[in-house]
Amino acid sequence: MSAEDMLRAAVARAAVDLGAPADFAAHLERPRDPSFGDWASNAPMALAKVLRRKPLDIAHDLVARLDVAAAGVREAYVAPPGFLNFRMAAGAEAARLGEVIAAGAAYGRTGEGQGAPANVEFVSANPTGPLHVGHGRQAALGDAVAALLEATGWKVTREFYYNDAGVQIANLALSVQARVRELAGQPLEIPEGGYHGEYIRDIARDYVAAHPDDTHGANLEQVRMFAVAALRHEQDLDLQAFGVKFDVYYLESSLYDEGKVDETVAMLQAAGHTFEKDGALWLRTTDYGDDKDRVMRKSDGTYTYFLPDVAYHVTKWRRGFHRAINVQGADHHSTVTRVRAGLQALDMGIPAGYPEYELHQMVTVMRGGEEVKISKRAGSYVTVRDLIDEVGRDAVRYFFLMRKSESPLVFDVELARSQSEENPVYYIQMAHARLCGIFRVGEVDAGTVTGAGVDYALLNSDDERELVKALLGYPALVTTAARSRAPHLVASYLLDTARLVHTWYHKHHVLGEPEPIRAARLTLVRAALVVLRNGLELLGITAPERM
RNA sequence: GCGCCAGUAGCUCAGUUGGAUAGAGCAACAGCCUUCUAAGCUGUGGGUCGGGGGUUCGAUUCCCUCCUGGCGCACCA
Repeated sequence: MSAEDMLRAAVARAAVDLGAPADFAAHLERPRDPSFGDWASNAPMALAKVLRRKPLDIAHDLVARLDVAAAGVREAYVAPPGFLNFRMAAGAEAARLGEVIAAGAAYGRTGEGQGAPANVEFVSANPTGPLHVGHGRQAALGDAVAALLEATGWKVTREFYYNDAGVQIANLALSVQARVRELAGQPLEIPEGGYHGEYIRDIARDYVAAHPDDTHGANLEQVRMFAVAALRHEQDLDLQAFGVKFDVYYLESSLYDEGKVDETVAMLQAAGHTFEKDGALWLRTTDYGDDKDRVMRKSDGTYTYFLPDVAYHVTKWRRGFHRAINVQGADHHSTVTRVRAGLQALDMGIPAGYPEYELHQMVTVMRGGEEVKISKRAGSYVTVRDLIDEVGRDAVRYFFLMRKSESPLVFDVELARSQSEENPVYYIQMAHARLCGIFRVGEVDAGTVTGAGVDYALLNSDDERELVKALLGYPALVTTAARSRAPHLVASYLLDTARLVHTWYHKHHVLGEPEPIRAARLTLVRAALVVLRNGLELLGITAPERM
C-alpha cells in the first residue's frame, strides 16, 4: 500500500469515527501551492453538511484523531476554510523512486483495460488525394489515443477505413480519365465535383505509361483501380514518414463485395425500423434521437454513405471489439447520431454509446502570415509530408497533440520552423538529453542505478521534492489522459516536468558530489529519464540521448 | 432557425471527479556561462476566467439564459 493510500485510508477512518458514513471516501490532492503541504484533503468541508458542523471544527477533530506517521507524514495541520494539509517526512516520497526505476518502460502502465480488445479508427481518408494537415492532426491524435489505451491495459487495433467506393471515387476516376484524355490531346473536361490537383495529372501520366493500350482512358474501371492504388500508396508513404502504423486497413468496397451492406439492409428491415417513401428506403433514425429520418437506399438504387458505415460498425462489433473509438474531424459530427441510431435499430444488443467518438476541430495552416486555403478540388494543399519535411516529425507530432482536440488548431508553418529552437518539444527532449549527459560524462552505467541503499532524505530541496512529486504523479496522469482520451494532458505534463528538470539541473550537480548525495541524485535522474521517455513514447516522439 | 465545439494575461493555450492567492509558453523588461549541454536558468510586470442569473460552505469547472466565433444541418462523404 502506498503512502498515499495509507493517508487516504487514515483520513477516512478518522472521519468515520466522527460519524461519517462507513463508505466515506476521502479525497486527496496535490495542493497547487507547496506552502499548503505535500498532500491536502477537503474532507472537513465535504463532511460539514452530513455532520452539521463547521468545517474548521471537524478539521481539528480529524487532526487530533489521525495517526499518519506510518504513512510518512511529518506534520498534519488545519488550514482555513477547512483543509487538512500534510507535510511528508524528508525522503518519504523520494523513497518510491526505486519503484519507478524497477518498473522502467512499464512505469505508468496499468491493467485497467484487462486486455480487452479495443478498436481505434483514425485517418480513414478517402483515397482521393494525399494526406493533408487535418489528417496529420488525426494521425497524431489517433496514434496517441491508441498508445494511451495500450498503456492502460487494452489490446488495441489501429484501423484505417478506406472509403474506396461511392461517388467520391467515381469522381476521382473521371478526373484522372479527363487528364488522360488531355494527355492524348483532347480538351480538358474535369467533371462537376472532380479533382483538380496536380497529383491527378501525375497519376494520369503514370496510368498511360502502365497501360499503353489505353491512352484515352477508355477503361474507366481500370483507371479507377489504378488511381485508388496509386493514392493508397501515396498515403502509405505519408503515414510512414509520420511513423504511424496501422494493424488493419478495412476497405469499404469489401462490405459490398461480401454482401454485408445488403445483409445490413435486410436486418434493418427485419427489425422493422425502415419505411419506403418517394422511391427511397428510409431508416427511422428519429426513434433513436436523430432530428429527422435518413435515406438508406436512394431512389436510384444506390446506398447513401451512412449504410455502409453501419455495416462497417457491425463488423467491428462482430470482430470482438466491444469498445470502438472513432477519431474524426468535427465536421463529421452529424454522422455520430446516425451511425449509432443505425446500430440501435438492428436490435442486436450493441450499447447506445457505441462507437465512441473523439472529434477534433479543424486545422488552419498559416504561411507567410496568411491562411492557406485547403481545397482538394482546387488543388491548394499542405500535405503531412510537406510539414514533416519542414519542421520534423517530432515537432509536428507535438504541435498536433499539445492542444485538446476540441480546440481549433492554427499551424503556422514558418513559425514552427523559425521558432524551432524554442519549440516546446525540443525543451522536453533537451531535458532528457541533459540527464543522459550526466551518465555519459560520468561514465556511469545507468543499469547499476537502482536506488538500493540510497538515503532518500538527501533529496530534500524544494526543487527535488517538486520533481519527485511530478514523477510519482505520472501513473495517475496516464490514467486520466487515457480515460478522457486526451493526449494533450501528456504533452502538458511533459512540459511541466521538463521545466522542473531544467530548474533542478541548473541548481544541483551530481558528478563530483559526495557519494551519498551523488547516489541519491543519480537515482532521481534515472527515474526522471524513465518518466520522460515513457511520456514521449506515448506521444510518438523520440527521446534523444544527446542533441 | 436547430445541433455540436469554443470564448481564460498583449499572442497561443493549460487548468486532472467543484477547492485555498487562476497557471505555462511566447512576446516585453532586468540579470546569469572556469564546474554534468546557455536548445538552459533566475527575477519583474501583466486577468471583470465573454455578460447575466442559479445550485453550493466554495464555481474557470455544474445548470439556465444571452452575446461572439468555428463547424455541421443532402436521396455528398
